[in-house]
Amino acid sequence: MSFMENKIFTQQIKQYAALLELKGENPFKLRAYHFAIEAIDRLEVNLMDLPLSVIEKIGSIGKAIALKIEETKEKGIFHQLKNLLEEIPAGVVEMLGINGLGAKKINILWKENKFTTITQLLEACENNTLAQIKGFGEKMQANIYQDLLFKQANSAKLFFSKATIYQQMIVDYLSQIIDNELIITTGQFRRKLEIIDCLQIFVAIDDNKTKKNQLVQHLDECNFLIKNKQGTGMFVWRGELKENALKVEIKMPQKNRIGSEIYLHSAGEKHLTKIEKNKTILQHLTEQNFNKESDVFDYFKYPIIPVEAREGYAEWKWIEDKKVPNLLITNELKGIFHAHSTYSDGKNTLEEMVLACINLGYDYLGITDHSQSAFYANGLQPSRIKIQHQEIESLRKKYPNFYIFKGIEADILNDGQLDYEDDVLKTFDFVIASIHSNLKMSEEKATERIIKAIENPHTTMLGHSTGRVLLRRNGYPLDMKKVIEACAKNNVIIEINASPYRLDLDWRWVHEALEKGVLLSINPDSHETGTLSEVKYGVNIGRKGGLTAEKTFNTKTTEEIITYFANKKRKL
DNA sequence: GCCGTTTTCGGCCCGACTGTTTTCAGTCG
Repeated sequence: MSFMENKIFTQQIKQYAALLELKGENPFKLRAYHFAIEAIDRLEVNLMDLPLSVIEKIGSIGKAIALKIEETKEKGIFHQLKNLLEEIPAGVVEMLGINGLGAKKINILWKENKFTTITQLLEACENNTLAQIKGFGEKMQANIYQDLLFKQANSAKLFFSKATIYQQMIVDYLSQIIDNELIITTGQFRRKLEIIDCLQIFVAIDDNKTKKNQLVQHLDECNFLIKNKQGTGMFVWRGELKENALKVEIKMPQKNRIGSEIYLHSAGEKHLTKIEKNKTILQHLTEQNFNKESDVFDYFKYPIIPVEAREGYAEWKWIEDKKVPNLLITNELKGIFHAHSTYSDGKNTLEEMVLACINLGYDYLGITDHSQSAFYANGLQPSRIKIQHQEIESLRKKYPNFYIFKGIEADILNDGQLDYEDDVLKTFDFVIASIHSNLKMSEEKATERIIKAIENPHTTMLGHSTGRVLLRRNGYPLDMKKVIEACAKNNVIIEINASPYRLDLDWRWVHEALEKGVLLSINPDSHETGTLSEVKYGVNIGRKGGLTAEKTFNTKTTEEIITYFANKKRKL
């Protein structure tokens, strides 16, 4: 685990590297800074406690960076960074985050065309002047505009994992004056959606006016919230987080209909628009007052549906059967597939990853480093695969109660082929096929490409199917129905990539995959030991689509998995 | 800027795509 306190140094070095990039500094120098950041991230000690003489001996950190760290300790910032921050406008630095814009292009905008803010860039796209600038064109303008709009639309949204921190902060703050049991988080957060744009919390304080006033005053005075005066009323306090403008709603409904309100704010639109007795659920609950959520289930004669699954996908069948299956829980996972080590772009060694899995109580790890065409990630050449396999075999002996599966995350090339010959692919116990390059494809081409990979007899699992990165880029368009059908037909497991930044397969397709009989695997795609526990976010996604332990590949025992892989290989 | 030397300077990952340009630079994964 890295030390949180070291973040101040890595943040500054990262910022400095970005500024140097804009200055056109030697790319190898920039890489040196990034290696230093990775080295600091790996440290298990606080840099504050180390003297200069020790810091400069750390691998990837030399005299120059060690001195910058020392100066930061003393003055809070090193002078080279301070100078550049005065020279380069913040808006220009921000442009580095825009897809399609690199240092060279940004310099044309800044130096030759006096662009210093994102707003100016947006306006230039809107009035078609960006395309007139030498080095830019119609297509580039369109791409930049699209990316700017995408970022604007996502600016006040958070990943579920990040929203958790703020949800807890608000609940803690409310509990200073309200009994904990009366505070109920609802909305997107309670449904465990992948992206949160509003944190909604109910406070069940009856109709006690004094208490309400006290609560409103408490919220008004909160130092991490900003009140929205227009939005705030009798039954709701509205505002946003100071830090990132995420919307916050604190609801104080009438006691006699708090059950109706909680239900209404704990289900997706598709669920609420379902017709029951000639009216939508939404209409029923708007008219009927229930003071307990469970009364709503009684009224509709529904079994209790777990909140995550109130989305209008999997639950209707359960209602019909009057029985809800036991949805998957994190404790039922017996092992991990899809993790990287220092053989490719992971931060921890293979043995460290193994030990971390053992410590978390898992029985096996399916290690999957990157394949050879992932140059940027130090992908494995066949010769290095052999070395890794030897290490796996010796680790199997060293840890006899744990099992390591030999896997690979093989790149799906442009034409749908995997990037090794068959005689290399057959040396793995299993193969995850993923797309990492050439992400701009038509739906037709992307679907064809991915189905060809699914049909490859070596493919065991499909990795992050759409390639999306939440809040950063959409995935390539896919005919997911066809993809799921191809997986069913070819006995290919679909991964739910549990990284909170991906969560791909999207939960809206989980139910469909289960219907078609496809197995799903909750995979952390870990690049370090610290993110193995992110499988819990993948479990949330599975539950939203009705996933049970039975349909989850990595709830199987080691022996069952060995048999499964052996059977798959028999068909080669 | 770091590293590792055949020790103080040369190498550090690279291939493909994209969109501009008019033969290739810039960006990305």
